[in-house]
Amino acid sequence: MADESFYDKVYDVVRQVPYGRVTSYGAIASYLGTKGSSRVVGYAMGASSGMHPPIPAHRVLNRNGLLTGKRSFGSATLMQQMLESEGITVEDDQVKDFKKLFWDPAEELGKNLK
DNA sequence: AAGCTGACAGCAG
DNA sequence: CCTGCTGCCAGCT
Repeated sequence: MADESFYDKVYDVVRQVPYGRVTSYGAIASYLGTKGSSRVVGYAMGASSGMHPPIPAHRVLNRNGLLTGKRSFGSATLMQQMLESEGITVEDDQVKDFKKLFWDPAEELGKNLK
């Protein structure tokens, strides 16, 4: 591996996010080793839009559990409905029980992959 | 090759 | 307590 660009790594992690589960940019960035590049993680998501393998970017939220990237989906309501469709409660563009639904790649993938 | 942009995060005022 | 600015890393023009 390692032939993939930083973006691909992000896509890989996001694609492994289980159904009805969410993660944050900092978690992914930290897992990739680029903790300070939380912006790059989110930027990768924006590039995932229109990609062949659909990236569940709607499961990626910010540190606050807020649907920050909803504008990149084209429709703010779309992202929220997608999350609700997975059983996630969203209110005021913020995920309820975010901490409970939080999916840590460093923990899930870390014990399985590495 | 250099500079700018960008779906965040953390610190300062 | 809330608002604003800078810092980070990688990709794109």
